Amino acid sequence: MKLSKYFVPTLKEVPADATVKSHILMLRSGMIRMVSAGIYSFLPLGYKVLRKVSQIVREEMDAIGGQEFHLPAINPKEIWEQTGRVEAFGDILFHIKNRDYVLAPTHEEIITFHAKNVVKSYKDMPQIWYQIQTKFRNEPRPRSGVIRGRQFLMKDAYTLDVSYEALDIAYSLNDKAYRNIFDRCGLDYFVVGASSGAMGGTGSEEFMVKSDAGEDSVAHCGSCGYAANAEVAASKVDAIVREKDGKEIYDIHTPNVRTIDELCEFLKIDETVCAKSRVYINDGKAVLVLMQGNDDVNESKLTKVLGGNVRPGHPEELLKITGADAGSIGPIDFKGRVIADLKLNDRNNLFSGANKNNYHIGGLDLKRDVTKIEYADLRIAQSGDGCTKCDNKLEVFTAIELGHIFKLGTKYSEALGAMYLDEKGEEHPIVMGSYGIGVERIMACYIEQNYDDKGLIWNKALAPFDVHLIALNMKKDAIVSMAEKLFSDLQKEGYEVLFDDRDAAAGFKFNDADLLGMPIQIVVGERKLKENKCEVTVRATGERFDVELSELNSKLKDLIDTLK
RNA sequence: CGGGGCGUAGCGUAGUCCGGUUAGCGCGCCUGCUUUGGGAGCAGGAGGUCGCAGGUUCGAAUCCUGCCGCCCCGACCA
Repeated sequence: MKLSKYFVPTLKEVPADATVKSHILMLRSGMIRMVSAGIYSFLPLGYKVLRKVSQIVREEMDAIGGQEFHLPAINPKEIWEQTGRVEAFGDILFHIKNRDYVLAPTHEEIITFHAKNVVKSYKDMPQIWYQIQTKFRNEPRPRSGVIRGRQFLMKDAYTLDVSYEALDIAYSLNDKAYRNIFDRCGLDYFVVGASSGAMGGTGSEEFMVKSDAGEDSVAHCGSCGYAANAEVAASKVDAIVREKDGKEIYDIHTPNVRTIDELCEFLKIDETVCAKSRVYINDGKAVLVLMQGNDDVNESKLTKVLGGNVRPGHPEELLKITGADAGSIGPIDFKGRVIADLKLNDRNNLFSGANKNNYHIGGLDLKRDVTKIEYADLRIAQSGDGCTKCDNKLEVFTAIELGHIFKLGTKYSEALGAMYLDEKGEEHPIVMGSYGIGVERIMACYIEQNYDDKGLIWNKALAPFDVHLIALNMKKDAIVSMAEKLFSDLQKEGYEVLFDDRDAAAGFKFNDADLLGMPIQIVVGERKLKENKCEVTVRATGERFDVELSELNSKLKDLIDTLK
């Protein structure tokens, strides 16, 4: 492809609306343009990458016996009502105004609809059906460029099986395919064993990429690979033992001290000797939760411990229940359950609220002063906490969810009546699995992990072109004809070549080449051409070689073989 | 949906507080000449409903009201 004729509108300046790296670079490299919030056009160069990603996905899905479908994006609303998902999706589901259709945000319904009509016997299974298509979700807040859009390309696969045992096999096939896909794309990812979500299943895993642009907070152990959503992650913390000399409780006047930070500042103490109080309402009853210092309450852990409905108390409730506002609440004389995080287990000489505004207490001994106290692991895991599976430390960071696989079970087959007959002629619902990958997210995540201050750095698998050929001076016939020759020769060798044949200054072309980030750059300039040489640069490492034109082919082969 | 920010030429922006020339600058674009190994130089040129609508005023990019759009934080995320 000749760059002079290729629509690649690169930008020198960073568009004001983009803040995350992948978004900035996709815009600057002329791969995408925004049309509306969360809605992007892929321009030729960007679409080329997207097709490369899709093809890898397609090959790996085919390799496990997947069959590709092309399904409608507009679905009858009725079928979505039958599974209760019009209500479940709520505002996220796009509705068509002038007919009873919805824009499909996923395709369980349609797949089940087809299965119902044709998969009637145990002999018809297993099946792995997939599609790579645009999905629509009315996201309340699209963000981070292509990472959370209202319209996005998704690979969705669905498996149909006769039993949960068979589903396990299908699930592990898809798991393997996912690992192959992300490996081939060159992504540094990890797998989170997620809680069986609200989708109602028996198992699920999320494939994640560490990124500041991510929306999920994940605790990960680099040593044993344990990974979990920080909301549910288990972690070990070093126990703090009681101090030998226990003090008696004493009141401290603390005017206008509301936060732990302010308390520590006011009393010149460390937050580890503070017991922070949070009041929750559990099925109508007040529960006081004590955390050390500024540890945050993990509400899903708390819910698990308490059972029933759990919500934070409103400010008015707090005052009524404790006699104080948030910031001065404490465990002494609290009427209701008191449950403390394990980090506070049997501690003494703690500081806490006095249940009296503008007062705190010191010398608190949980063992002595709060007799009915209970203990549980309630804190949100933090970087540096110990891994519960091995002896190393957990790291907590944000991550992007690239893919999600889960065992659906029979929720949809039962709702839509997709039944089959077994060997004995008995009828059962089809057992399903569902497996999604955000295709643009693969692209964005790759970029998040592979760029430098000059621009993109593509690997072989995803690069839109293998080679970026630069003719330095298009006014010199010798350069032009040699570059043209290389352009044609390299393509005959099977390389995809982007030829910068524009009549532009050298620096301009170099910078565009670095921005676009093809793995190999070949420069044809007057200086080297005199010696029958050209210059070959490896984008990723910046290594530069002068290569005899006659040896270009073999050198290029060797070089490309060594690249990722 | 709550909080914050922004909206001026294709892109990046100044001007807005304190109303008053022809709305300025950089990049990009067009023409010509020069230039061609790290985002070229000179000369000339095109391009603006100052987000939209209303209001105040002799006069509005600037003040007021309403709306729309975009970004960020939060909530949300089968």
